[in-house]
Amino acid sequence: MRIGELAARTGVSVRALRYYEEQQLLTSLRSSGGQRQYPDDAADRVHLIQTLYAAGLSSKTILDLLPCVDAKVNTPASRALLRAERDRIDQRISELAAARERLDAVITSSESPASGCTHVDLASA
Amino acid sequence: MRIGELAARTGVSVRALRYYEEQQLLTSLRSSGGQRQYPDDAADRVHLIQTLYAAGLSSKTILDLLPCVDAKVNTPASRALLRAERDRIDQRISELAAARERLDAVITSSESPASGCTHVDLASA
DNA sequence: CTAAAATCTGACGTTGACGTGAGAGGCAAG
DNA sequence: CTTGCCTCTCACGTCAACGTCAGATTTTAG
Repeated sequence: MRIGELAARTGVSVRALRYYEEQQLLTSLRSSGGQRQYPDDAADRVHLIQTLYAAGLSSKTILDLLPCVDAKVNTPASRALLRAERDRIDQRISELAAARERLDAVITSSESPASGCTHVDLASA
Repeated sequence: MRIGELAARTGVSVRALRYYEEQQLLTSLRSSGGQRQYPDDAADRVHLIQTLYAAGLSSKTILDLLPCVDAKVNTPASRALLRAERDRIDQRISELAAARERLDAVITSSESPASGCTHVDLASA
């Protein structure tokens, strides 16, 4: 498949796909005319990349992790890398949970009828 | 207290504090010479701001939320805003959890002795 | 074969939360 | 008064993950 179809299948932009290749996260064969050709499973790889990006990992980090995920490399160092990133994600989740709790507390108190309804607009109701 | 001490207490840079003020997330009184003066509870506010930033919220969003958190405003619209942001955080946590699961699966399989240890270096051990 | 659509390679633009000087002024100590 | 540290206000620099525009080429449809 060509880049447009891969983009359509994965929901990421053509520009992003080229960027991934530039970052060496994704490879492609070229047609005689120089156009990128992807195998079907490229979509899976793109989804994986997206997942890792969504986890807040950088291109560099993903580049380091991909060989491990591909199981092409399995050394103590690579396992340590994987654990480190997993732990980083855990930490991030904790941060988010903390903020969520904070907001939730505010919400709960603001919705409680006993709360200090300083500025509630119930006038015309 | 002055800006340097607030920075030291909260662990954020002086530059960041000025930036917060520029974004109207933080206010200060001024000495006769033009230097910022903060009350003691400014540290709490900075921590709150940090928490919300850590949750991935933008300055603009935080600016919108702060009056709600301060309980100065409590309208249906403000409560909707709070809930929207909380839900956004929940969604983010889900994304992170997905990535975490992905990595964890890779880790588990790579640590299992039955795994395809394509390239394990146990040579000189 | 031709027009339209897709793709190519640069290369500059964008956004947010600050970093990093530059140059000038404020402030407690000796 | 002056030394030295803190603070002030511009204002440009940064970094990442793309967006976007330009001009040229390739591929597809008819």
